[in-house]
Amino acid sequence: MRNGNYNTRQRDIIRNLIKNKNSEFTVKDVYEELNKGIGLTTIYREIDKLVKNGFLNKTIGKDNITYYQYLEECHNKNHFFLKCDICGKMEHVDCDCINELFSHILSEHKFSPSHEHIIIAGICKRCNVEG
Amino acid sequence: MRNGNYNTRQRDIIRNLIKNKNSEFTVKDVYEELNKGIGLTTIYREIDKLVKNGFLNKTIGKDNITYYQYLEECHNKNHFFLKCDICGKMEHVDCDCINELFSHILSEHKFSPSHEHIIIAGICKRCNVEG
DNA sequence: TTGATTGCAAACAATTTGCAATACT
DNA sequence: AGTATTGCAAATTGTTTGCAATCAA
Repeated sequence: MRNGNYNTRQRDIIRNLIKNKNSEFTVKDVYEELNKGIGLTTIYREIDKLVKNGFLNKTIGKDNITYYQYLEECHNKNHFFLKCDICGKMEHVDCDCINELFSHILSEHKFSPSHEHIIIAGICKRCNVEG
Repeated sequence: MRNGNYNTRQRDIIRNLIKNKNSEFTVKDVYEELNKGIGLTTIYREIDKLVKNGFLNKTIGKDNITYYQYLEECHNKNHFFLKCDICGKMEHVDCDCINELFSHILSEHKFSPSHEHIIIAGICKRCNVEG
């Protein structure tokens, strides 16, 4: 993750926390995991930046709660995520199957799919067995 | 679209309006398009139901505005949407290419993708030419 | 020293809730 | 008649803004 302009203590702490998350979280989660040691406003501002720079995906649930998900940097064209609806975790996948679909959509449906942060939802191996 | 419990004037009006939308909208949009003739609370409640029943997709922008998108009922397994990032419109597609990808993901990656309301973002034919 | 960042308190905006009136079946 | 829905006003919650103090380069 590249930094903004200045390297501050707060920014480092927030980014480190977020970088290690492998499932969805809220602003409040971050605030509380830091024991309210960093101002809420600062967290909002930092998360906003990360969303704008594409490091975080922002979604809203039916419960009207805003969730964020960390997306590692990944420049491969054939990269995508598999997000489990049950445990919330995301798997990274590098596989040409996504490119095949996208080329098909481009040539047959004349639509140019965006390659950034493709997230496919469903149920992961583990949850499928356990559930 | 199936109804809730009672068939009221307000419910009909709201559902009819939404059913004819082919791009994203906000609660406010609906309220204003109805010339504030129906209470905001009622609109919130009705939209909530539609989200819960899967008729509407709810998203949140980087601008922190909540948008809704109408999703027609569609029971084909090979159905998906192409959503244009520029004009906001959604195209319906029925094509087996999505099934091929999903079978591949299931067999090769042991992940069971959800078939409901698959939305692929990108740029549509028209915007690609004009832009 | 210059410009960015922080965090409090206050402002703001979106959404939800209580409740009495009304409409539906 | 009995239950669901409506919509206002009020409450609540999440998010943003102004600003003075602090920090990074």
